[in-house]
Amino acid sequence: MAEQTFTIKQAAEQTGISEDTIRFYEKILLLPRAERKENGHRVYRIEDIHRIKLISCLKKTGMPLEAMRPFLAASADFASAEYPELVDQLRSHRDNIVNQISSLQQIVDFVDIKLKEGRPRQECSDQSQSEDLKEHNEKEKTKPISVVEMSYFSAYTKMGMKTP
Amino acid sequence: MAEQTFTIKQAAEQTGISEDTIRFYEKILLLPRAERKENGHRVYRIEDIHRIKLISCLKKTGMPLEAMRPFLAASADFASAEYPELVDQLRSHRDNIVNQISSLQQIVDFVDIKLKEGRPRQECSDQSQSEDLKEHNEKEKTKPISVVEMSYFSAYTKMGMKTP
DNA sequence: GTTTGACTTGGAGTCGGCTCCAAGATGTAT
DNA sequence: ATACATCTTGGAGCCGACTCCAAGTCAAAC
Repeated sequence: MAEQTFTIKQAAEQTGISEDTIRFYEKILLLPRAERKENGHRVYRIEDIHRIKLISCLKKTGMPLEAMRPFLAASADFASAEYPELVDQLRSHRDNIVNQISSLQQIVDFVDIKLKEGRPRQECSDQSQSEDLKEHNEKEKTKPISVVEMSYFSAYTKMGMKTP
Repeated sequence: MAEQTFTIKQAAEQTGISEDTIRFYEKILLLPRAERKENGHRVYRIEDIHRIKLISCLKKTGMPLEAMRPFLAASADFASAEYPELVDQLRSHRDNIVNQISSLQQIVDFVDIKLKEGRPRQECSDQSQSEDLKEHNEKEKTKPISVVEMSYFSAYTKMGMKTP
């Protein structure tokens, strides 16, 4: 059987990314130029769908489109992942994400506490107030989040109410 | 001893949010109007710093400023967290974040795999391809990310190389 | 007393990421 | 053939979140 292909509409449906946005991604070269049929209509294959889903997934993590290029390169062209620069970028993105996860986890804890009306178990782990270790890294703007920032827990839950 | 206060510059330094941005947050009422000294200069207290840090923290999780209002309400005015609508909002944000975390965790796994040149252990848990359960919820735009989307793992690692 | 520095204000400009539109080509149904 | 749907293109417009600017105030330093 022939390889399954999709219209842009189907691609949009499958990925949850709008047709307009898919075209936009192509325009900015986040997606390779899609093949066209004789009439000029775009044709997508399953790999293209996967690529769009990858973008969607990264997008949901808050990654800016430009930052996705190395990831997409790594997926599309595995060999390129061996170029050290790319590996470094991946690594630092990884670090960012790990930090993001811990921020998110704290927000979840925070919300849970608010929802349950309980108190925080503690103050949340400290990690030194080295906000300004001044090796300002050009490529990465998202500073690691210092867990100390969550001290509003105590700040507010203390003045809260009904501590049982 | 008198309560410690801070200038906007100090607030900016402590929170990592620029002076301009702090003023901007005040302008859009994400922050309450700061008290002024006789000369009109803003004065911040430790609670204000905490609030700004909360915003910073939420921001790092990719939350839009508007979405933060309920969180800030919940921290600032604990009692208001008992209004059901607010609780619902908190709950759905919580859900979003949990989804985000799982997306992020997958990206981390993905990167780790790419970095280690290993294979994925599997396909990542399925969770049904119900992409379009059409109860499109007005308040929440970020669909839960379907882990299936990560199938590009196999798509690409298969065509990869040196499977040992 | 004028220069310096830290601030104030309102408003304009920028940037990323879409989102919408008009004009036009093609395909299929009646 | 005429309508309707589905696509194409380039470009304009929009929104969120800043970021920058000019003009002005005030206080202390020289």
